[in-house]
Amino acid sequence: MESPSVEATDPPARGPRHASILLAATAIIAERGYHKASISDIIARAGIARGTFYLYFSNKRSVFEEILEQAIERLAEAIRPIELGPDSLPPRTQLHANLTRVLSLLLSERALCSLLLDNSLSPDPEGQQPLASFFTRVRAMIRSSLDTGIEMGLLRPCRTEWVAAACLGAVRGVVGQLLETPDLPELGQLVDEIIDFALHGVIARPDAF
Amino acid sequence: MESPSVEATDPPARGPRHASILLAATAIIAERGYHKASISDIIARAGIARGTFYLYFSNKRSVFEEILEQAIERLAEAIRPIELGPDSLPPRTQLHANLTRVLSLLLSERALCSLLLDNSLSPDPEGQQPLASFFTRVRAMIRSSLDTGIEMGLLRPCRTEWVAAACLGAVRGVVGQLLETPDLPELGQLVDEIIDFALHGVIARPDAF
Amino acid sequence: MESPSVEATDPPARGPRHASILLAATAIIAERGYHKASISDIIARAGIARGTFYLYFSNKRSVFEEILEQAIERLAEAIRPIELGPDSLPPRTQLHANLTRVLSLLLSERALCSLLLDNSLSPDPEGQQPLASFFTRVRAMIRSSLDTGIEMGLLRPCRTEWVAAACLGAVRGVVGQLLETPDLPELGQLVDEIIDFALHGVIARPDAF
Amino acid sequence: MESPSVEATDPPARGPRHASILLAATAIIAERGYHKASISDIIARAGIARGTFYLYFSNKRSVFEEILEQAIERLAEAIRPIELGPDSLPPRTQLHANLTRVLSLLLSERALCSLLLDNSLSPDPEGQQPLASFFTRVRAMIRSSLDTGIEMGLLRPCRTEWVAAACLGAVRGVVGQLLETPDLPELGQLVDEIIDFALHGVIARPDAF
DNA sequence: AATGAATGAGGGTTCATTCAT
DNA sequence: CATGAATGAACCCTCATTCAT
Repeated sequence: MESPSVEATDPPARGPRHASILLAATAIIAERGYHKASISDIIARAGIARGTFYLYFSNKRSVFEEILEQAIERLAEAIRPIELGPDSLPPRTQLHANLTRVLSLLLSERALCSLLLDNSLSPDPEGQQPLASFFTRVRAMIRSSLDTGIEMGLLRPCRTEWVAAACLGAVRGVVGQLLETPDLPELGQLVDEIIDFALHGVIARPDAF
Repeated sequence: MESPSVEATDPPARGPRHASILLAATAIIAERGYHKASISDIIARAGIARGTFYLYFSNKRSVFEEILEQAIERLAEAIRPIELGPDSLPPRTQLHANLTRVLSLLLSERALCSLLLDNSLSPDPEGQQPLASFFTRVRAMIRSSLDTGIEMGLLRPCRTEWVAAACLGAVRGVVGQLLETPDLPELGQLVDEIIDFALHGVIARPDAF
Repeated sequence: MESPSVEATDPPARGPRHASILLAATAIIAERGYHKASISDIIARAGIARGTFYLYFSNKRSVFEEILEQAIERLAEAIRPIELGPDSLPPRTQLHANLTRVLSLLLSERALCSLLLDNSLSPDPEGQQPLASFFTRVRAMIRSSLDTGIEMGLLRPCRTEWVAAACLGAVRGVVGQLLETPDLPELGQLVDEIIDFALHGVIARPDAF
Repeated sequence: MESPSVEATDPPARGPRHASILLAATAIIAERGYHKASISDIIARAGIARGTFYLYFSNKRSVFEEILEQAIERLAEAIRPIELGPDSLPPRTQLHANLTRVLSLLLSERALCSLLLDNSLSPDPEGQQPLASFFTRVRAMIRSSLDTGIEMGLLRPCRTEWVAAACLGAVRGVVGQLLETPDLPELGQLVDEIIDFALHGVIARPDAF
């Protein structure tokens, strides 16, 4: 006997329509940017009537919040904490897997990227910014990994709050650039390059410079 | 060529009014954010009439584009190519000076930042994106520096088109984070940390990992 | 005549559903006022589906019209013509009974009042106004009573079409005021006061003034 | 030198437009009722563009509030307290003048009447009801007059809070009836009839009944 | 009979832009 | 040059009504 209220949500309902609106909205944001995406655009793309939109979402903001939450959730699933136990894979391997998952997710859905890379998302100052808080969370994860690495003597001491921001930024920078080119590179190489950069920097020998 | 005048601008002309509008618009952006800045806000702040605005700017976008261009120009001035001649300062010193200039400029004017970090400024696909092209330019500068460094054996060989993007991204990441906190850090340390990260990465010894 | 059925109503039929919708609508009016009462409110209260509503009523107006008609009917039942036969109760007693019935009906159901006192119920000029015609009927009854009273020498001659309107208005005025206060007065006193006013006016002695 | 800010009002401005919108809105209310009067109706009638409306009124409610306030003000001017000094005109004469002013004002502008007689005005429960409070004020004036009259022995003792409501209602009743007929009666007679009713009631002799 | 997802006209409001003065 | 009243397209949202199931 299946309970009919396994996943009862708010007034709006789920269903294929719900998904198609989400899809349409994501596409619209990708091509027009968040602030210019209008309900009219979305319903035109989804092929539904005006009122139907409000059957599934209580207002404009909530669609975008849901898209964002979905994206964040998928992204969060792709990022797994680095384990340092004796039976764990080497840290670099774990890091590589993480980055590969993240990048392949991002590059497979450009619309999603334009959402995640758009710093101007925060619709209103009054609303909290789920995107910003997501990045803060990721930054905190990176920082904590750095702190652990330093404690273990694997990494050099540094101001981890800044370096974590730099690491995250480096990834975003690369993703941002890739979005500008039509064809995608071989992901393994790219990830190696990013990791090498983050681990060793660009210098040739420690005493150069 | 018809007019001998130095610089043909928008339909309208230059003058003190032009500057005061630009100033007002910048202030409004700083206060209310780019997307909520309205013509009404700007003219109220500038103390001019509605129509006067359109005497100096052909539309709303053009004000922000001009502000952006100004910002880019100042930023571009702050970035000077690394010279590697025998009489030049050490590269790291030059890099340090560059980054310090850039960061102090950005952090001193948050309004400017919100424009620079906002990817969605020019949402019209038809219009060119001065911001994107600026970043492309900076990335190219970094890449060219990296290429030179590699040629000279100072830097290790790497895919410079990606590493350049990572370097730029790292800086943006740090700036982005600093904007979220009210108080600013000591700039010298911050810049050193960024440079150390970019040069040496985070690893403790070359053979660690 | 085609159908032998007792009463052809709206397209739909009668039944327990019909009554429960009427009940729900009355309750909603009482709670939220006529103009804010929505179909959604009503069906939620009645516990029926949206479409079901239109099985019993052709549109929103018709529910309220039916409620109004019911109210008018009950009100009409409460008003009985004054009999002046030798075996009848004294006119004042009959009048007193009438007014008491009317007021106790009105005051016991405020929802009903808000419909009855709201002149703007049927805003469509094309539709007849059952409320207005009801009041016209009541006014005619009062006037006819006045005429009879004058003929019999009980009442002073006057322009009965105006005085009837004044009498009816006086009652509505009192009801309207009572609706603004939460607690109800003793009805017998109130009715006496109204009757005294209508019969004797406010003057102390006939020759005062 | 005329000060340019003799009558600076809120954001919206005065002027012929302001008045014409007010006029249009009044007409629309008169013919469609308050709740069905839409901005579209009003601007169509006023012959202005949508945006122009909001140049003069901050929202829909404010137009109606202003209309109501104007009406109330004019009505309030028509009602003057009854003076009972030795040099004053006889009370009945003063009363007659008051009623004549009120009725001639009301009957000369039917649109105004439909506003004043519509009990359903109160646009929102949250907003205060200027109309209701006006009538409360008038009722208080009448009551105070009644109290004075009773003290002086001119009027018979009675529950003045109810009788005042009845008096006011009587007038509203007569006005309401007159609105249903196209042609207006001779005002002097009408007023006399109302006053006679309020003073002496309808009874023939004190001891009748 | 009963349902409820879908509809779309219409609501109030905003704001970049124009143009007669 | 400067003005600011006027514009109207576009915005988000509501809700009475319909119809395939």
